[in-house]
Amino acid sequence: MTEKRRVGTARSATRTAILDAAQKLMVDDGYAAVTARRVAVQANVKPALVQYYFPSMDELFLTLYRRAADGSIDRQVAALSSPQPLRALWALSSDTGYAALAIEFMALANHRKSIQAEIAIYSERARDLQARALTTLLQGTRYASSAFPSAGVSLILAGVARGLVMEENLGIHGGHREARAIVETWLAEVEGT
Amino acid sequence: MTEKRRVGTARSATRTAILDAAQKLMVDDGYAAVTARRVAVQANVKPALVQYYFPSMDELFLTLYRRAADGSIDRQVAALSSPQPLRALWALSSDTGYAALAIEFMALANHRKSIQAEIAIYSERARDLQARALTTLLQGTRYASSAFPSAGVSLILAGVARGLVMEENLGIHGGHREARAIVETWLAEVEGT
Amino acid sequence: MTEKRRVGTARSATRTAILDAAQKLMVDDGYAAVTARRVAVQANVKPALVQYYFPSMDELFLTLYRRAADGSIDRQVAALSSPQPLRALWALSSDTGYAALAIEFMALANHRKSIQAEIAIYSERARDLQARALTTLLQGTRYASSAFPSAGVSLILAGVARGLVMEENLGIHGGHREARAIVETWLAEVEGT
Amino acid sequence: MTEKRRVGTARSATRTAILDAAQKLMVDDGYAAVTARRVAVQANVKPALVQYYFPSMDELFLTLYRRAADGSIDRQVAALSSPQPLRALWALSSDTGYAALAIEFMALANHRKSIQAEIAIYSERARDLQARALTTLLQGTRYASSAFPSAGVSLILAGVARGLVMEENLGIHGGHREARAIVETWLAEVEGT
DNA sequence: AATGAATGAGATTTCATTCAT
DNA sequence: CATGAATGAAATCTCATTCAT
Repeated sequence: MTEKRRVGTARSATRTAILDAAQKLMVDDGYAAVTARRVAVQANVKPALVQYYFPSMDELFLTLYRRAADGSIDRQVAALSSPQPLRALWALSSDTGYAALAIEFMALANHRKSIQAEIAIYSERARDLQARALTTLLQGTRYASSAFPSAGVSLILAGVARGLVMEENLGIHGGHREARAIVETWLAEVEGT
Repeated sequence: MTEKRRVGTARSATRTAILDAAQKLMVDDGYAAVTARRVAVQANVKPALVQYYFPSMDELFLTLYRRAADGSIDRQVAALSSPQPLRALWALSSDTGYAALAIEFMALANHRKSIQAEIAIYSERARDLQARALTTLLQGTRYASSAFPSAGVSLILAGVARGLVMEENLGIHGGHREARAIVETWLAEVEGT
Repeated sequence: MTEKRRVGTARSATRTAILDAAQKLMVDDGYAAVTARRVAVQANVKPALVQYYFPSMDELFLTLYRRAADGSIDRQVAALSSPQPLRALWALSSDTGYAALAIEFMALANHRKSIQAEIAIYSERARDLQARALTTLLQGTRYASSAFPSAGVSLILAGVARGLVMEENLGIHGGHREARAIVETWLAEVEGT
Repeated sequence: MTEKRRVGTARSATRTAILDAAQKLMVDDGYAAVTARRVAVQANVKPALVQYYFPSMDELFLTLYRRAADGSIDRQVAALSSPQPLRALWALSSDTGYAALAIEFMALANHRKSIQAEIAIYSERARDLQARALTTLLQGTRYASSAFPSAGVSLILAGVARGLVMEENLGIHGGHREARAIVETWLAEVEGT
C-alpha cells in the first residue's frame, strides 16, 4: 500500500513499529510509561535502535504527536463531509481509542514544553476547522444564532466527548448514559434521525 | 469519626508541608514531576523524611488525593447551598487551580492503578451529589424533563469546564469566550441573572 | 589526626576513599578515565554511592580540585618557609605526583568550564604567593632587578617544572638532565649550595 | 617517499575536511570532545564516513598527530633558518594556535597509549633539532658554555612557552607580561634587537 | 566512495526504598 | 522523629564499531 520507493528513515517499517509501540504504551499505561526501553520491548527491537531513530524522547513524542494529529485532522475532514457530519464528528470525538491518546498528550504537555506548542497549534486548527463546518451545518436550525457561536459549540462537544472518554478509562460510568442521550437528542434535532 | 486530637503523625505540620509541596509540584509541573526528592526540596525537608511520612509514593498520592477530594466535596456542598447554586458550581468546576489538580490525578490514574479506584469512587460520589442537587434546581425550568436527566447535565457541565481549564493550561484559546458565553446564557435562563 | 567529631558527609571515610580513587585514576589514566563507575571500582564501593556523595561529576571534580589545591598551597607555604625555600619550591613544582594531577586538571578545564574558573583563581593565588616570596628571596642577588620581575621568575620556574613532569610522563627524556642542571646552577647561585 | 599523486583515500578532500574538523574540535573543546559524531557534524559529513576513512578513533588521532607534527617540524626548520632564528622559534613555541593543539595531544596521550609513543618520538626529534641549532646560535654568547647545554635551553624555552599558552587558555594572566619580558631581554642579549 | 541500519557498552543522572542510628 | 548511608533499578543519552548495500 505505502510505496516502498524511499526505504530511508521516514518510511522505514522499523520506525513505524517504534511509533506504534509508543502509541500503544501511551494509551494503555499513560505517557509516563513511554520510555525508550519499554518502547523497545513492545516494538521487539533493541533499545539502542529506538534512540537511533529518535535521538531524544522529545523527538519521539513530537513525531508521534504529529502523526496522530495529522491522522486526526484527516478523519475530521472525512467526517465533516460524510452524510451525517455531526454524528460522524461526535462518533470520532468520543471514540475511546483516539481520544485517550489525545488526552495523554495533553497531560504530557504539562511536562514537556516542546509538546505544548505543537498541541496548541493543532488544537486551534482543529477547532477552527470544526467551527467553520458547524457554521454551515447549523444553518437553518435554531442554533444558527449569535447565542450559539459555532466555535463555542465545537468546544462544548469536544469537552463533553473528552469527559466521557476520560471517565470511561477510569471506570466511571455515572451520568454517561444520560449525557450521551442528551447529545443524541441534540444531534437528532439538528441533523435529523 | 475523625478523633479530636490524634497527635503525632496524622496532623503534623511537616506532613502538611509535604502534601502541600506535592500538590504544588503536581499543578505546576505535572504528576511525573512529583518525586520524593523534589517534594522534599519544595517542602524544605530532607528527602528521607518524605519517605518517613509516606513509605511509598502510592501512599503519598493517595493521601494527597483524598485530602483534595474531601476539600472538593466540601466546596461543592457549599456551592450548592449558596444563593446561586449553579453559578457557584460552574465557577468551582472551571476554577483553574482546583481543576488542574483534578486533571493531573486523572492522568496519573492511567499510570498508578492504585489511584484509579479511588478516583472512580470519589467521582461517582460527586456526580451523584450534583445530580441530586440539579434535579431540584432545574425544577420549574424547561430542563426539568426526561430529555435532560440531571446526571447527564452534571457530566456535561463538568466536561465543558474541564475542557476549558485543560486548554487554557496549554495556551489554547479558540472558542473559549464563545463557550463560556453559551454557558452563561444557560445559567441566566435557569437561574436568573 | 583529623578529628572525628563530625561524622557527617564532609569527613566520612567513604567520601575520602572516593576522592582518593578519583585522584589515582586521574593521575594514572587521565581525566577522561574518571567516570563514576571506575571511581567506584577503584574505591571498592557501589557506583550509586559515588553519586550519593557527589550528585554530579562536576561536584566530584570541583571537590577534588579544591582538596588538591588547598594541599598544594599549604605545601608551598611550608616550602617557602623552609631553610632553602627556592630548592624546596623547585622540588615541589617538579614533583611528578603532584604536578601530574595539576596538569590533568588544566586539561580537564578545557572541557568542564566549572573547573576553569576555580583553576584560574587558585593559580593566580599561588603565583602571587610565590612572587611575593621571590621578591624577598632574590634580594641581594643580581636577580633583584627590574629585569627579573619576581612574578615572571615564578612563571618560568613553574613552566619549566611542568614541562619536565609532562614530558617524563610521556617517556620523553631529551634535554631533561641538562635543563635540571641549568636550574640547579641557578639555585646554587641565588641560594648557595 | 611520498608518491606524487596517490589518488583516492590518502589525499581526498573529504579526508582533509575530517582531519581539519577534528583539529578544530580538539583545540576549541579539548580532546574528549573529539568523537566520530561531532567530527562528522563539524566536517559536514555523515558519521559513518568518518569511520570509513578512519576505522578506529586511534587511527584518526594518530593521523591527525602525524600531520600536525610534520607541519610543526617544517615550521621549526623554517624558523631556524630565518634571520632571527631564536625570536622566530620563540614566536612559534608561544603561538596560541599551534601550542594548544600540542598540549591537547599531551593530555590525550595519558588516555590513549597509542599516541604516547608517537609523541615521544616526535618530541625527541624536535628537541634534537632545536638543540643542534641552538648550539650554533649561542656560539659567541656567554651561553656557549657547558653551564648552558643547548638541549636544556631548548626544554626551558619550550616549557615556558607552553606554560604561557596553557595559562592563557585558562584565563590566567599573573606574571605573563613579566615572563615574556624576561624572555625578550634574553633574546635581545643573544640575538640583538 | 559513501551511507543507513543496527547494536553492545557504558556514562550520567534520577529514583524509590531500606536500614541503622 | 528524623536523618545519613547505602543500594538496586532504570532512564536518557552518547559512543564506537560492524555490516550490508
